[in-house]
Amino acid sequence: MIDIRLIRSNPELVKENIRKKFQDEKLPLVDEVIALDKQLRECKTKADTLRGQRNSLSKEIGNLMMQKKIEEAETIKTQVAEIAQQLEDLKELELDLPEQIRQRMMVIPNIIDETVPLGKDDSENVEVERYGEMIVPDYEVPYHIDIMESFQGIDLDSARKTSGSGFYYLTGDIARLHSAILTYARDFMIDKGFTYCIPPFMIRSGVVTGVMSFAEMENMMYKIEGEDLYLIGTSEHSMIGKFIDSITPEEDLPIAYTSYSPCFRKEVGAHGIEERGVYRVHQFEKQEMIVVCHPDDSKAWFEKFYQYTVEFFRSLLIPVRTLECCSGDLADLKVKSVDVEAWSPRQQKFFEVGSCSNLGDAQARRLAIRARNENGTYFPHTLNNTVVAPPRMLIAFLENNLTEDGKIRIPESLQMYMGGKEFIEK
RNA sequence: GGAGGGUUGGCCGAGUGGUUGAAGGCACCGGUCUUGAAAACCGGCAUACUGAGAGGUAUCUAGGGUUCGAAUCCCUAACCCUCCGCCA
Repeated sequence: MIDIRLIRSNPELVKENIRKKFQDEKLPLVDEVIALDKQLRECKTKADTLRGQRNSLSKEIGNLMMQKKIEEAETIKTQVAEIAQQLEDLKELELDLPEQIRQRMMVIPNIIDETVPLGKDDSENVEVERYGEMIVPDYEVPYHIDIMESFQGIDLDSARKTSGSGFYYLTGDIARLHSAILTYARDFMIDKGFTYCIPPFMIRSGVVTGVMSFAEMENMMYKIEGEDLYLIGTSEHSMIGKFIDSITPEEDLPIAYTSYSPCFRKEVGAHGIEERGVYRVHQFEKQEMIVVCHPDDSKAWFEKFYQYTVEFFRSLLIPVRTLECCSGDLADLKVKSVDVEAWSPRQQKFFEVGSCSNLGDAQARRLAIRARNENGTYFPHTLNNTVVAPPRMLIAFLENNLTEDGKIRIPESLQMYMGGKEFIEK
């Protein structure tokens, strides 16, 4: 959510930003907000004045009562009753207008960074850089499920029986590999200076509606029946929720966490669970990084963030590229976003394994996450990025580390988490 | 799950219907004093909206209600504590 003062002072800039994102249908919202905001302030001034009158008259009644001037007090009471009536009339407007404004503010997109490439949709995202050698073996690389099954590492049939599609049993060395990758990712991030955190895996509806839009909530979140609780779709939900409506002393910034959690997603919508395997699933585990930092530092954090993911994947011998999200494909809350994509030798193309986002102060403003220095409070910047989500990254891992004779190579960095093994063999 | 007690500013804590946005203390900041420091003394010290400003409004966990007026009374919820029950 952007600062309403920006809309008041520079509506053209906000409109230009909307055009850059090819959301021209939202242009009228800007003028609507300006009009509603003006109306609200007039309404508030009026109501505040009335309340001021009521407060001072009430005090007068108190004084008169103490002096036993009952009759005079009664006269003033009738005046207050009139004011109360007028306030009652204003009350509806006072509640309705902020809601009207908020609804519009929520969908007016954040001002994107000037470096974001212009483009309509994901087809116009821009490759930034490739890392590692994109090897295409001269033998056929099997589908990841087939690789896993050849090691008795996955059981989708049983999972369908117990839980439906989009779930999986991982077993044996493949399951161990999955957990080893997470544990390695945790230590990797701790070595980078991040604080490790295990957050709640369920959050209240108040937090859910804070951290995501209604549409996202419908399409992603699983609700616990009979409780005001939802399963998190990513640890970002609980990690950012941690800071809602709080004020952090500036000297405590930056706050850099690496969090682990299982993630639960309904995946209702465009794609659904249509691919066989573990590419898109209802339940997965993820190591995440988030930071709350001073506004001056967010650009530097952003670069560091996705570089950490690149470094992590490279240490597992997986070729990756970074892909910058173009203006039209950028979610409304984001200032800038880069996806990390891993190389698939089987498909001979890259696929998404992580997403790095700088939200500027929009998320902080929306959730009243504030920082304080000697000059007062301000909204810090928030960023989040995937370190690794093993089920999906296993696809890249297995395809890139499969040897011609059907073994799985364990890169040196991971060996200590796999009991010192250099290979997984059948 | 049952019974009771609680939730006040950065922290502790007073306050049970009327100049209380909130005593007092601690912490913090500025000043006096001092060679320097400590002590002592003086002053400042919540958040947000609004107004050119003086100021005004809102906020004592949250949301409703009673009242001319609520931190204070009533209802609901969340959380914390104690006891009982249950359970990894």
